[in-house]
Order: sequence, then C-alpha cells, then structure tokens
Amino acid sequence: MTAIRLTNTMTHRKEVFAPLDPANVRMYLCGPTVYDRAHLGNARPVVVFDVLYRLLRHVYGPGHVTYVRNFTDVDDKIIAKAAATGRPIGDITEETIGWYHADMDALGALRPTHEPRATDYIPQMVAMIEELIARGHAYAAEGHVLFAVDSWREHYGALSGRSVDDMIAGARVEVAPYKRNPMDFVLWKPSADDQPGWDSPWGKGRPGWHIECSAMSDALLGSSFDIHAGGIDLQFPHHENEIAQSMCVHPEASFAQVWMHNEMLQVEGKKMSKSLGNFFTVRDLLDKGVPGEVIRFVLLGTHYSKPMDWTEKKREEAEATLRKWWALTASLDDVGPLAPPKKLIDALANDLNTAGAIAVLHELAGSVKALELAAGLEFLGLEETPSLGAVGSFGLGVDTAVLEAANALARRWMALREAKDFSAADSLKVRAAEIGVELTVLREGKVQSGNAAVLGRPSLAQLEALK
RNA sequence: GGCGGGUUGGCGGAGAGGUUACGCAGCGGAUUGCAAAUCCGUGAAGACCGGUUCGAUUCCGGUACCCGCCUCCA
Repeated sequence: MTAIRLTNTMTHRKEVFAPLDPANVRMYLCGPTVYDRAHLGNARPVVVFDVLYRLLRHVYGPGHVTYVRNFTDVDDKIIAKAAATGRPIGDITEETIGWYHADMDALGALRPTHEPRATDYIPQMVAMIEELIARGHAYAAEGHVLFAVDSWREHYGALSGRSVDDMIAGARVEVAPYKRNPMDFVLWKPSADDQPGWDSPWGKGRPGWHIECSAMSDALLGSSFDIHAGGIDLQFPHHENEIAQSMCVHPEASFAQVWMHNEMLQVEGKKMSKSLGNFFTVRDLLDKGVPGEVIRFVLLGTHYSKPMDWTEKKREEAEATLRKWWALTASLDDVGPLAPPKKLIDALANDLNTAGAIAVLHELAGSVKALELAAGLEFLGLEETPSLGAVGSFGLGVDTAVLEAANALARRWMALREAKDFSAADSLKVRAAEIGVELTVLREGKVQSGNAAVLGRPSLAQLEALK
C-alpha cells in the first residue's frame, strides 16, 4: 500500500499517515459561511483537500473514506446581510449554498460525503455546551455561555504554539465584563427578537462560531478521527477553540490525529482585499471565460504549504498547457477508468505535492504517453469536461451550432490556402481572430487540415457574416 | 507586541545530504506561403555569514529582507 506522508501542523513534522480505521478514513474540512459568493481564497483549501480526498480514496478505496465539509448557516454576517437586503435568512443561505456547489463543481471538486448545516445541529451543540458546563470548562454569564480557558490552561494553544500568558500579553481580544479571562470565547450568545435564535437552558440564543465544528465532527466522524483541515488563518483561534471544546467534552478521545493547513492566497503579490480592489470571486473568473480547470490547475501549481500568488501570467500558462494536453488526449477512444500513473501517486503521497504531480504530467506529455497523461489528468480532476464542447474547443458553454460554424470557417480557410489565395485566407483569419476564433493548421503526416479554436464568445450571426 | 511562513536560474516552481526537477521565456536548428503549433538541441540557481559532514541549495545557528495570522474580507 502506498505510504502517505503528511505535514502535521500540530507537530510541525512530516509523518506517515496511519488512519485509526483503514476501513473508514475520516477527514473534516471547515466549510464556508454562506452569505456571499466564494472568493478565490476560499477555493484553495477546497481544491487542495479535494486532491487529498481523491488520494485517500485511491489508497484506501472509495467506499472507505468519509469526508465532511460543513456549511455555516448561522452567523452575524448572514444576519447583517438579511437586515441590509430585507430578505429572509433561509433564502440567503439556500441561494448561497447553491452558488457554492455550482462554483466548486466547476473547479472539479468532488462533493464531500456529508455537508452538514450548522442549523441542523443546534441540539447537539446545546448538549455539548451543557457537558462543558457540567465538567467545569464553561460558565453562563449574562445570557452568554463562555469557554473558560483557565480550565484547560496547560493545553490551550498547543496547535498554534502560544500559551494563554503569551496571548494575554499581546491582548487583542474583546474585553467584556462578564469574561473571567479575556481569552474566554463564546459558546452561546443571546439573540434579540429580530435575530435567529433557539431555545436553550440559557434563554433564546444562537451558537458561537467554533462550537458547530466540534458538534458536527463529533456527530458525523466521532470523537477521534483522522484529518482536520482548513486554511492557516483558521489555526488560531478557530481550530484551537475546537480542540479545547472537543477535548474537554471527550478527554478520553484524541480528536483530530493530523491537522493540515494551507497557506494563504495572494493576487499579483498582494493580499486579496476589497480595499485594494483586487478582490474577486470564483464566479467572476468563470464569467470572464476562465475555465474551472484552469483555475484548478493554477491552484495546484503551488504546494499548499506555501503562500500562492494568483497572476494573469499563471492563468495564461495554465490555459496554454491544458489546451496542449487536451489536444494530446482528445483523440483517445474512451477506454474506461484508467489507473493513475504511479509516479503521480508517489508525488501526491509525499505531503500532497501537487506541483510535483503536475511535473509528472509534463514528462508524460513530453514523451507522448497519452494514455497515462489522460489517466493523470483525470486523477487530478483536470480532464476536459465533456460538456464543454468538442475537440479543439476551449471555453465554457460553446454551443454546437457555433462550433459547427467555426469548423466550417476552418474548412473554407483551408480551401483558400490550398487554392494559394493567401491574401483572402489571411484576411479571413484576421477577421475570425477578431471575433475570437483562432484558425490554425493541423498536420498529421503529410495531410493538412484546418482547425478552429473558439477562444471568445462569437455569435452565430458573426460567424455567418464571415462567409 | 505575540505566533507562524518564506527567500532556488530571466519568470514560475519542486524533490532529495552526493547523480537532469519540471514548466514558461531565451538562444541554435528542423518544419513552414506567412503564422501558430510541433520536433531536436542548449545556457542559466539556490539571500548573506558561520557550523556539522568526506561532501549541503538540502541539516543546525545567526543576520538581512519579504509575507501572513492574531482585527467583519479565508
């Protein structure tokens, strides 16, 4: 069996992965708060850990991996959006979840085994909070329930490498009179009448942010499971707080064995932020005609443990590379599921070295091993999605009639070339390029043929006009 | 202030204590109506200072610089 090695953020070491139960390998990824479209930074962990999911399924069997990714559908940002738009919260979360699925599907991410919504697990959260109070790790105060970090002082901070004392020294925490220690964090908070709330022993209220992941991972994966993943920004305080909650409720258990965190995404060398104006969503890119596979390729081109920079140049290179590979594999007959190349699996098994895996694909393409290339592309989720169009097309939603018209154009162009009417041929080529159709020569031995690549969004009328 | 990450050839970006990463671009050539694509060949690296070692870009320490998190935008 392939030995998978993963860097465990908890120990800062690359360790050989040994699941608690090989018949049921369990991983949890912190999912989105559903109040708006997912931006590119949100997509990185989804794509990176989708590759981990694929690798685990390959090694342990597709039926032996349980992957949970939650939806946070109760949160102050959602409440704020509802207030600003006058729309019901349920409408907003439902719509956003639909967007999320569509966008992540476009990036080739497989759907997790379970996608629990926080609001479906309120009773479990309340039970967990009650248990924390009973065990002396939490206390109610002014309608709130807070986790008492002093009750867990010697352990709190292990993941992020800080001690309670360190953090108080640098204190940038919300100071509230009802907190015993400024580092104490909210498990439950009161809701006003116009805010979503549930009855609880502490009055009508709603959960704090961290408790949902503890409750849902416990319900779906158990009190000890294998991998917990997310962006490095979640390491503190979110994951630290999850650990505190879960370990205090189940001191006999070990919670997550391996913690994995991806580094942050930047755009043209700078942090993506609304104030810098370089903030964009996955949907923005898709709408601009960047195929999901291209976005995925760029995201996988940098190892997850390093900051990754999204640049226009990378987008172009990724697009050119994929176009080349798809052309190489397009002529293959459908030969059914293919075993991924061993070298590719070896690269991924080494701490999810996706950049190394892509290098393996480059080597396969260079030595014209089309079958293995196709298998590798499929494994990484980079195969050309059949619905996108026929051979030679590149781009989303090019419909058949447009494609047929473009191909007719290519045939006409070749006819002009063969008749040595080069000025007419060149003129046609230039005009085709203007509406986003690239005409090129394909050679197979001594036989030449014209090829049309639809790069833009030409209308049928525009294509007809060139005839 | 606390915590963490990074610094590899023109650019992007990996592994590995000793043997070519890989890609893009460049350069030389083939092919070509012109292009594009393709094919063959090719130069180029490891921030700085020490240490360990027969040998370090790879391990350890220090210096410099860059970046992120702790603060509604992951």
